[in-house]
Amino acid sequence: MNLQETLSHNVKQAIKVVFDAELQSVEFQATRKEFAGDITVVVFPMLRVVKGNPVQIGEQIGQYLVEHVEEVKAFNVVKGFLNIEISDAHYINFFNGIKGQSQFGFKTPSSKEKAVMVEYSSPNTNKPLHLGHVRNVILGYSVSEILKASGKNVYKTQIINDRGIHICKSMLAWKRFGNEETPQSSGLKGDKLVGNYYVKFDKEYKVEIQQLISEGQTEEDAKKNAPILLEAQQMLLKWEAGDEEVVALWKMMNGWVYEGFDATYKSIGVDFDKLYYESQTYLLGKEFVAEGLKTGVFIKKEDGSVWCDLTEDGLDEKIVLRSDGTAVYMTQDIGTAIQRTKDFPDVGGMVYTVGNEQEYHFQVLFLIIKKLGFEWADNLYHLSYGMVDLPSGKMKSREGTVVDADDLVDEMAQTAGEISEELGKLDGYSPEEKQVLYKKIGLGALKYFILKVDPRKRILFDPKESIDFQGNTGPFIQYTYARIQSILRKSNIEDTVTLNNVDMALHPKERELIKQLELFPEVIQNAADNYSPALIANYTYELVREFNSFYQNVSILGADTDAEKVFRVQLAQSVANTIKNAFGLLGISVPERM
RNA sequence: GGCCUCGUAGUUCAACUGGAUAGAAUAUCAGAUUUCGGCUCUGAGGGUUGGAGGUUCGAAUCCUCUCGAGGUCACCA
Repeated sequence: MNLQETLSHNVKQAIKVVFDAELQSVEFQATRKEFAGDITVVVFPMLRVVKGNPVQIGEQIGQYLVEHVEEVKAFNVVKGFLNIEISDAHYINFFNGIKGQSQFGFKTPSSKEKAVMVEYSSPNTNKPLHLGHVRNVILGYSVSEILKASGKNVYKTQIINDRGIHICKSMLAWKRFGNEETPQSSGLKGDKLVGNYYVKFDKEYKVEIQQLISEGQTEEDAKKNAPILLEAQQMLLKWEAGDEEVVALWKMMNGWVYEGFDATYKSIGVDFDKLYYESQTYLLGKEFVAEGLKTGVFIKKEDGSVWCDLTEDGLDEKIVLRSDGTAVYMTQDIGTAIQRTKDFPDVGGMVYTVGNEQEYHFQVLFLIIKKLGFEWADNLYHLSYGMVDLPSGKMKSREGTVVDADDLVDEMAQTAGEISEELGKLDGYSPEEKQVLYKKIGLGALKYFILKVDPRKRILFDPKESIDFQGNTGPFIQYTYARIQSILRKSNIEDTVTLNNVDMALHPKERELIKQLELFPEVIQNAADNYSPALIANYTYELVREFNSFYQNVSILGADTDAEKVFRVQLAQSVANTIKNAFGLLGISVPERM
């Protein structure tokens, strides 16, 4: 039983013994700095069960706790708040218990519990990844790690949108203008190369539209009749018919893109356990649409299109199959979801990390899956995040304001390098080691910047001003970690040494630090329940602030006694380890020096 | 227009899901090192939580209205 559970149990006991009443739950919060105490029980909610003056009730509970709970040293009541002081012995015991644990706060995944599949990143294969994907990927990866740490088995996955008119556009432009250019011949990254042809298509398309308009067509007609567009549509039909030449081209160009994506994912530091391709799941979706037609979940209209009527659920009618029988996005999403539960029978739920412009889509998708009779439909969650805006507004590919993912990571590393050259302690590092480090810091800055904000909120990203390295930032936390490592290198103390130190009096800063450590398991759980890396980020920042304050006030290596010195070194070690673990949950690595 | 988010110091974000005098960072100003990494620490100023009502012991949080920003309502993805 941890401290809070012990207290909760005893507060309930107190209510039972003193007032002969049953209390369902006890509300705790951290005691505010201006009052004495470590943890606070809020008395007000108890008034529903126990009639009386909140101050008196608080006093009586406090008295009971002091008498019955070893860890409770003293208490005071301010208005309806019972502030409890905890003994140093408790904190020392607690710390002795965790200091050797490399994974303190993490639960090991239980095989009894159903696994979760987390989808993040759902790129189209016609252009490179950009800033928006970066938020998606960083967020999804972190949530996966947090869910794992909270005791769930997790499969990380990706859905690759590898078919459709957009790919055909790139393919056609390459055929027309490409002169057999390949990533090898040009030295371009595959996804960049394919993206260039998508842009070329759009340029040519515009030229043709102008041409048709000058020949007397309306703009609307011209957009429909441009020869290059018609040809792309032909190509799509050929693809669906399995035309060998088109399929071969499609495979080749998609292959280039995957190589490019892999490089970007690797650079950002994320990975996947399983990949899904829409070209392989849309057929299963169609099967289940046919199935749903039989069972009456869907209805067929006169023109042959198939719909799901959701008006009784307060939504609209939604199309699941076109009149020509081809699949829409919804069709393949149904297929993909079902395919996943077939491939991984232990999966009991899924998390979709997708931007908030698709909230309605997922609302409908989950409802349809439920109507199809899958009980896991209740465990589907759309992890919806806000858009990333630039100072100029939305990113628009046509206006060339898209921030490329690779460029962004490079720029962050470069900025980190410039700052480190000035301030770093990197004597003896080779140029290669320095590059690795700069990347670590640059990525840390970027990931932290994105993750510390509640996913739902939109982010304003200013590439020019880049990202701060001071204050509540990734590098600030990395710096604190590196500084602790420096102390540990000098200390020569084994972290396994145990002391009989239970009678020791704690310095207030030591207390605060241990208190902060004690919160970590609860924070992980909370972050998992809320799918919120921001809670981990904010916790880590608080921990680091406490440490820096401790560091400033208390000498670690210059402690008065050996026992104190060992204790403080071990405390610093635990803090460093927790920083490392917490940052691991955010997908950020920490440096030994910087 | 219907539905869904969001609105908090100049700026970027918090607020333990209804709890105490709304906290940090940044910027500004004033301080701290015979000490283990000063990318540090301590302090000051800065707020009618967009606005108006309501619910109750208690509201940034819940309800109603209103203003503002964004999203979504395709045989697109």
